[in-house]
Amino acid sequence: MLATAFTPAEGENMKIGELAGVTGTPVETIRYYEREGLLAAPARSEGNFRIYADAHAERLSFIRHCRSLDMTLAEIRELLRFKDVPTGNCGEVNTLLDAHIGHVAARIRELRALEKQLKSLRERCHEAQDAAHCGILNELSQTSRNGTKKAGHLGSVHGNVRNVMA
Amino acid sequence: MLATAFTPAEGENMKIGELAGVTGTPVETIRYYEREGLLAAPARSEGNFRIYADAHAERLSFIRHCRSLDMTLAEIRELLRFKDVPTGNCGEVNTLLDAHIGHVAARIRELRALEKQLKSLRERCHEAQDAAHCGILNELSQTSRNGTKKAGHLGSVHGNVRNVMA
DNA sequence: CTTGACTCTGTAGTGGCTACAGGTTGTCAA
DNA sequence: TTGACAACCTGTAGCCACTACAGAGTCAAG
Repeated sequence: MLATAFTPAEGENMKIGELAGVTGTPVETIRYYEREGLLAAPARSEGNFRIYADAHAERLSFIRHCRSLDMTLAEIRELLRFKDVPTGNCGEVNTLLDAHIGHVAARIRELRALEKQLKSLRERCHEAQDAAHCGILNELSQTSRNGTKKAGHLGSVHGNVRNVMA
Repeated sequence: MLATAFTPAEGENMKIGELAGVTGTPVETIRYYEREGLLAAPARSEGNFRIYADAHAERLSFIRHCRSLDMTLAEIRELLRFKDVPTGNCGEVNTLLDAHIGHVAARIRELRALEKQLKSLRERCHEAQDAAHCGILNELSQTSRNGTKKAGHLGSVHGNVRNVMA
């Protein structure tokens, strides 16, 4: 209380840019989480700016930490639910996490198989020749009936997740 | 020519459903590839149905094979360009493939690090207790400043790619 | 009083499909 | 002949987790 002008970092009354800096989250993403109901709508200043308290920073950190562990927002929503009911039993947290670890392990297995296939494909052409005789292009034209990439809800090698980095 | 009613599978004059069956590709996806310019628009029947020849099936197989290797449509577009110019040099094919192998390897490394983090997190809570004391939830609330998940254009564990399977 | 950094809302785009809605065409049996 | 039904057509919206604007408002410093 009575925090007025100072405390520029991690103070009680942050504007969105400061929260962004403190948590390493783009401003747009914070507003997105609010729209999605992951982060409660904060108080507003006279000029309609969002004013965040430490509790918001904490919750946002939780969310970002989970995201850095590649959990979906749905999974995070679930975890937040458990977090918000402290009397509840955390067995389901374990279950959720185990399931997530399973997803990651499955994706690693898939990617390893993929890597093997790609390397074997690469073996088919070692030097640059004319494309008509390129073993790689010819091999790719074969109608192979191998059912890789079943379902697993895992994600492509090339990514949607750009960078959290900061 | 003079193929009339018979040749139900892999004949010269397929309708979209048959092409879908032959290549294991959903009908909607075939139309999508056409819109995207990956697959040439085929001839049309009197009743405006798409009529495909074997060349289309071959090209679609190529595309699907590449997709099963988790290449992006942009990468596939490039490969098709090389394929369409048979006099061209395939050195760039090698380059593209090497880059793609690099992406996969990088993603595997990332996921292994992720798996390790998740397992260590899981260690924090072995039995179901009340959520307020759950080591996992508490750990996730920590503001850790580790910059996993840089960029790499790799993809989440949970996936956009549903299933190609058939 | 002006500049410029920050904030606001709302909307559109990303990739690679998928899932409709609402219509047309083709095929077969009764 | 009719009537049912599958397969086809176009067009549009939705998925996920953001990202990137446009166009307007707010605020502190010089």
